[in-house]
Amino acid sequence: DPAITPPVELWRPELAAGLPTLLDHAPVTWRHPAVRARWELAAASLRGFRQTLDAAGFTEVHSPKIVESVTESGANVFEIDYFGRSAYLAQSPQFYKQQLVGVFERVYEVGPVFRAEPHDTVRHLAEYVSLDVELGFIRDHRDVLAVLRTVVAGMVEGITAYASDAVERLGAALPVVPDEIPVIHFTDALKLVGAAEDEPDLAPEHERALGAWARETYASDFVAVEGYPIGKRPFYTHPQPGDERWTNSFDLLFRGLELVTGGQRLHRLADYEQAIRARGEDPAAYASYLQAFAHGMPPHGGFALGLERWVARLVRAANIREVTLFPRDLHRLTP
RNA sequence: GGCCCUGUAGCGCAGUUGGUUAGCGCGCCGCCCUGUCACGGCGGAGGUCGCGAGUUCAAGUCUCGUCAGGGUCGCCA
Repeated sequence: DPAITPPVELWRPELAAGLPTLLDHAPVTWRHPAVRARWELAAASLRGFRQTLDAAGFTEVHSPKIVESVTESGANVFEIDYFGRSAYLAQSPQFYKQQLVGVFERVYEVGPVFRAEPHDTVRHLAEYVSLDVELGFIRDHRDVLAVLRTVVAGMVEGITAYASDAVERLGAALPVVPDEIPVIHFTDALKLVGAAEDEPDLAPEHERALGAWARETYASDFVAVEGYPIGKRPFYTHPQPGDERWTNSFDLLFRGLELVTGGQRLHRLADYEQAIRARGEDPAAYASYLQAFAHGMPPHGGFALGLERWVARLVRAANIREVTLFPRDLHRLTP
């Protein structure tokens, strides 16, 4: 039998279809060259990501996606039935990649993470691909940021090497990664965007303003904000030496959108126990994770980059779902 | 979840101050033409105007409810 007519006119240079149509018919609409090109950028970025880290002595790892407990307190996770008891879909490989630094010293992972957060926005998914990196023997988060800079540059190189055709089809402007990514401290960032001094976090409009500022001041598509308040960061975050109100952590903004979160982690058992108790929790609940620290861990840190956000900003997509093969969100479970 | 906007043929849309058989482009079907390939000509099929109430002589067009989609904020990768 002949194939049935597709719901949209695939052979036209421009696909005239709205987002819901595109998503509802994803198995067919992805065939359009301009749509397909979006994932070709993702695939080429992944190759660049892996090549860069492989060359830098990292070991690729895979951690379990079914986990016993919640990584970060207060997080929204998907609960599943695991042979009759509760388990959760991993919302981050954080604990495992840290433990594996004790084994391999430098590790990375490409895998799905799951967030049951009721964030109905153009930049959130319930399942996305997280590019995770963690490395030992760092001085502080700036060393992590330097690795991140190399990785992002490698991803751009990957696109140039393996997906130049897709770039052309999309007319995408590839970012230039500066030799050194401009860094601004959280407190200075608040002043710069005119936010209140006691704001605990940057609002989306602030991030956009910082992106524009980096563009004008440094001609950079990237800007890192370091020193986020300790209360806004997970318990394993290393405080800023000398002023523990802040942390050795950072966010990397790419064209005004949060693309990466990273930083230095605690590495001493006593610090973990104190940090966990400070949040009103019992260290015993983290026993298996804390084993690694009990037996000694180097100073370490890492970051996590959202693949779909990367591609979304790359092609300036209005909605992250445009660059996700089969997006999962609050309302969508199919196709 | 709060607020804002939208919901008319497969797709993208138009439907004026509510008024007779709801239109357009592309697609689809048939015939013709044809080195055509984002062709051309003629003809044709296809819509309970998201759903349910209400107002009215009369509702796609007004009101309420409901469902769905989009945007934004909270939050985050």
